[in-house]
Amino acid sequence: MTNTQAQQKQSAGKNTRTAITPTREENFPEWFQNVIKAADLAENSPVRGCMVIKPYGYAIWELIQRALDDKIKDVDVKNAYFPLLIPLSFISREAEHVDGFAKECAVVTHHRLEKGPDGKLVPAPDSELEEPFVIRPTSETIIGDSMSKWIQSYRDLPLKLNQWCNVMRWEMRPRMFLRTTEFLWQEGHNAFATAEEAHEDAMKMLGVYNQVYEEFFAIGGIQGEKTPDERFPGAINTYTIEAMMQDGKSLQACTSHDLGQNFAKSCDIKFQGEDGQQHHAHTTSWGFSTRSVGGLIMSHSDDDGLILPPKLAPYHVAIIPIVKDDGSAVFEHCRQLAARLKAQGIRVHLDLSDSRSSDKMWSAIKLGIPLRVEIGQREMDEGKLSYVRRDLGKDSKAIVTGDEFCGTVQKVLDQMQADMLAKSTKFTRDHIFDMKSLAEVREFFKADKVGFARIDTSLFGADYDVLKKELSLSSRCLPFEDEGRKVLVGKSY
RNA sequence: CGGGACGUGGCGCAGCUCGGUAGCGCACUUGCCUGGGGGGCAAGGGGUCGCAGGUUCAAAUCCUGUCGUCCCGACCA
Repeated sequence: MTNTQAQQKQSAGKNTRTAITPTREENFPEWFQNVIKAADLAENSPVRGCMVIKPYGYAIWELIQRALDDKIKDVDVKNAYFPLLIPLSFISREAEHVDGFAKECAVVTHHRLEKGPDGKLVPAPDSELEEPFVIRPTSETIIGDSMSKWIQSYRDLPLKLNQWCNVMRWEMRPRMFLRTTEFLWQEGHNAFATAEEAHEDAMKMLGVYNQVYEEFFAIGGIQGEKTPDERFPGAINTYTIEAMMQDGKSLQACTSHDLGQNFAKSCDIKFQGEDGQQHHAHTTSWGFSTRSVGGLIMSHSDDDGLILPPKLAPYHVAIIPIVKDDGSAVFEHCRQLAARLKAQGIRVHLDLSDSRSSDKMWSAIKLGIPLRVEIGQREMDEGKLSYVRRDLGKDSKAIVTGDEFCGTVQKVLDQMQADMLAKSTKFTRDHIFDMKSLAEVREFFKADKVGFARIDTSLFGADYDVLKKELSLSSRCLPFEDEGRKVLVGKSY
């Protein structure tokens, strides 16, 4: 927070005070940082560009992993694990790949430390590695190496592998979740006998990602193909989901690449076909990272902090006893309610701490817990409780019986999940503007308007490149729905 | 990597121009009153001012260097 709470009170007044300052309107990037802090998701670490993902933030990631991992396994991909370190020579195998990655890799050059002249530990000169290793920025090359050994015959195909791991990319400008030096992700690597199968697979995996975004993240992004200048180095095609954040900027939410035979050739992934001849395989790779958590935050949260879609919420319901003096009876009542909800598969956060009730409420709000239940003595006596939906705020407060709540809670959560997706999708669609000329695009972004411009791909050319540079825009994607005739242009993270 | 801003108790900041050994709000502790969208009163605990040098009788304040953070840009498989 930039202001003290006292100042906030003065300037904002009690009724309009927000839990997060600045607001989205005032300063979106800073708001984003403060939502993360207020929800206790992550914090900076002593290592530049790296973050500590705190338990609550990691719990969200675990829910994401579970959802995505299930879907990946549903399409017959198997999980495996490959080394963190990749021989330098592997990275240089694929020419375009080298250009794309080499510069921003962390390199391991020694294998032992010793005390230097001043007593500090230094890499021992005689422990220098003959061939340095890079810390994986992505694993096409080392997985390709294994594939080349595992694949002999067309009967070994398709070979579909996935790994959950960390990678490092020495980015210039790190930002929490969105672009950290080290990040967590899954990377899938599939190999096929034919170009058609590989192409279909790249599309299929993008579809899997889209399902996860819609069903779990409640984010309705735009699926499409990357323009050649935005492609993964070494890919013949890159597919993406571009998600629009509340400030109108785009987040490349995941990618799925059709690598053609480029990596198969450089990694020597060959098989003997039914025709008895040797052929190079056709491969794909597809990745989904902790960046998605940044997208989750920027899509849904408001000026009071995080708002989580129920399916990715570590807690579905926060139960807050409202007590004075001896609250033991209400506490016990709340415990029973919590147990009952848990038995129904609801994830419950029961706040029996001795904080003041108003603090408990704000805490639940900032954590983005979808439903907040409040129970006081009076309600307990009447067998009732009140609850509020986080996305709708205090005006949505409803008072129902405990039985009714338990009977409908799943429906309420499902409704909230659906409403959030509808809202996200509508926001995105409402902020895509068809434009006929580059002049129109220039005017739009010069006026700091929010959203994407959708223009005809016939406008591509030198003028388009100048415009992009001038206003720091980029081609986000060629939406599938426009069948390659249109491109979305916008600012991005 | 270029431009800008910033690093002072857990958090947010003031003090620095005119050097004299640290202050405020929140949080925290204790007590009492309160208790359904951030309550009140009172008494307390906690920091040597990012780090390293330099100038000086004296440095949070001046100088040099360095590390880190944030924003904008470049970059971003």
